[in-house]
Amino acid sequence: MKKQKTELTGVCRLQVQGVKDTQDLLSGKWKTVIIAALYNAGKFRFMDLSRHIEGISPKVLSKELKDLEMNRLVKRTVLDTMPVTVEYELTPQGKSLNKVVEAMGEWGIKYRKSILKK
Amino acid sequence: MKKQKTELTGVCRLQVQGVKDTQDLLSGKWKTVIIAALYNAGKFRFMDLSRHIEGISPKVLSKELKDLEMNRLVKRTVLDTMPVTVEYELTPQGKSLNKVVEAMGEWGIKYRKSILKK
DNA sequence: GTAAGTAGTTTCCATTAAGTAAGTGCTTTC
DNA sequence: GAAAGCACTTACTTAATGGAAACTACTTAC
Repeated sequence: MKKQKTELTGVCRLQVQGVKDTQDLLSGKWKTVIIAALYNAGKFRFMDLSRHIEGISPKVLSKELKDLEMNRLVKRTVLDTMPVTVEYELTPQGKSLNKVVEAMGEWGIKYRKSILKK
Repeated sequence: MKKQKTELTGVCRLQVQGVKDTQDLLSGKWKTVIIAALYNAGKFRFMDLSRHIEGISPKVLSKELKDLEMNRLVKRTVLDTMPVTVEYELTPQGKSLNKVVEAMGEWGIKYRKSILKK
């Protein structure tokens, strides 16, 4: 008899790997929040995001947006208005994170309630 | 006329806040992976987790488990066997993260496939 | 008595993330 | 012509995270 209880099957390993991949892509304090904001707003300009996401500095916002753009989750569009404006929106790839965003949103709301009850 | 396009409604704000709360609780590289592993395994001993999650050091694993325990997502049980063994499992609160884990798992699997296709 | 297994802790170091503050280059408004 | 708004960038600093290696304390097996 071999030890079996400590082994996970292939399907589970795959899921754990998937979680790890997703986690790596969404690393840091802000990426999921940015995605959630864009998910709700559709499009946002830099200053809209900056104002909407409390506590984020322009430097960090800029860096996070670049990361997200590199991973093809966010699309950046420069409009040739005079003062230049830049729009950010989710790519289809980014929009496909909807289940993750919704699950995290719902869970967070419930968790907050359960804490306040005590 | 006021600017309206840059405003999110209350419900959306709530969701963004929820995402932020969840993100804060699951901060760092490893927490979601640990939760996914426990979600699949039911129970795991320290060394099981250590072996199963590739690349994590005992120090970091120990710290992450403590954080998760503090936030009541993971339960730690010491068994009075001789060599002492310790079991970790998700609390009901931790188990309620199932949608998040599943969504992240699925998305990660799809994302990986979409990258490989190119 | 030496090794190996369990469940960690400790120390030390490197990397990364994040925050502050100021600056840039452009334009419109006062 | 000064201020203010947009979209950033740069420089500097601090805080947080993460990793490697060794060590503790206990027990069983060889």
